[in-house]
Amino acid sequence: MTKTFHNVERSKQQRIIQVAMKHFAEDGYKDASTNKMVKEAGIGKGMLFYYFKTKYDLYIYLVQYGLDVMEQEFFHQVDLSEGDFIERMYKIAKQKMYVFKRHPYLMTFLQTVLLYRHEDKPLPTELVKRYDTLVKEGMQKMYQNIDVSYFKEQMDAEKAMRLIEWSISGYQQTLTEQLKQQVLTDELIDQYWDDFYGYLAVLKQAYYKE
Amino acid sequence: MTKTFHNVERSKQQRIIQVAMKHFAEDGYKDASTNKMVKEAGIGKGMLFYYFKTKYDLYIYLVQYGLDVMEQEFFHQVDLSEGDFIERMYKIAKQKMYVFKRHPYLMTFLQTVLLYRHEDKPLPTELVKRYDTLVKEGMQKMYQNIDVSYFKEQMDAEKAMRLIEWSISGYQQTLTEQLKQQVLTDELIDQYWDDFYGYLAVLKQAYYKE
DNA sequence: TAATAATTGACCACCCTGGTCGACTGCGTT
DNA sequence: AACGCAGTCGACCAGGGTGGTCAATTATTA
Repeated sequence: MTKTFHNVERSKQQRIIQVAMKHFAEDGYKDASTNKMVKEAGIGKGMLFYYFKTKYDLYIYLVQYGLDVMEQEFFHQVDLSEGDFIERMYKIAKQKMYVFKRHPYLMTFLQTVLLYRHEDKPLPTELVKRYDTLVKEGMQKMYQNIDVSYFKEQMDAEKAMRLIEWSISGYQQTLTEQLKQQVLTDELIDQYWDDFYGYLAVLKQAYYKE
Repeated sequence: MTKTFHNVERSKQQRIIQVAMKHFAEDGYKDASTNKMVKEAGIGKGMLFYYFKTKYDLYIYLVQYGLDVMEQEFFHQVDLSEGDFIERMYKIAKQKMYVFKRHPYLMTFLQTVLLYRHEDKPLPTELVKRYDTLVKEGMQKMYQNIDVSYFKEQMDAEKAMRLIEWSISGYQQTLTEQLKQQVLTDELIDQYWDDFYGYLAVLKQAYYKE
């Protein structure tokens, strides 16, 4: 990215970032079209290559930016004092929703980055390393400081936590599928949080001591 | 599809079907390349359009074929006499694996069919209807004849079943991600079935009466 | 041997791509 | 007013990939 992009008004900056992320996330690096990006972002074709010299440079910038956001707005916010695993997952889900509202394509974009393959122009190793450590440390954090005494006696807590995690991500997946076809009012969202908490209650009933 | 395709030797037929499914599943209808298909299937370009007049006809045929297979080799095999929900899920997972071995791209292909969008050439309504009823009846079958008395007293069985389903599909997802980087020996597969059954034991411990 | 069916891949018109560049605008400085 | 210059645009380019065709060739059948 060139210095000029820094000086652009923030709203236009954000528009470009979000649109570019969306296209990379949906179509992958190769099939994402810069033409469609500029059209959707409402800027001239020339500007994209004025801000970023090449498509590749734009992509690198987005990965970097995405990691920054995830680090600051997601991973740093995990509440390590919450020993109740299910409650911690609840808080993390809320945090995820918060990030999602501000950057709807961030998560899926970062997931697709792993699929990037271009033997002649690989991602900078430094960036790959940063990505890996962020994920690894994030995972560690998820399970750090959990009070396993919540779980039933004789229960394999490791397996239990995995099963719970999968249940929650399954819920989120089916939820987002449903929500694609609806308009999101705050009311509706609260309604779904209640529904979600209902499922968490069943989880506690299942895995925790009575 | 034209009559000629019926008379082709079965192995070549299957090769073409599998390769075409693979490409449609991985790239979607529009971006799937007939050029790559014929190259990978080892046939001349002309043949594909001799068997199927157009790319669209090929696609329709594959959807039809895929639904046939799913109906006969998957949905018809569900053991409705198994009242234990978790055990039924176990059997279904085994059946799924069986189908996967014979048609590795069937499931993902059929999932992507839902994303097909081409306003000028929509899928035949009859086919869409068949797809929908198959899914709906399949879902119904999953939960049909389940003995809810297995579950803990006072537990919301509906929610519990969903949570269990999500856990299992989560397990399968992470498993297939791992398996992508390995060679599949029968030994290894048995090993994973044991591991899987370990998780099912925890599920029973969690949701069922003692 | 003649007729028919199966098979090939070079070829076509079309579309979209990432990237360039000359023209234009608006603002600050001299 | 004249100049310079950063910002902005979109027509344009060569290159590559697309679904589909078809004349030519080989294999099969009668």
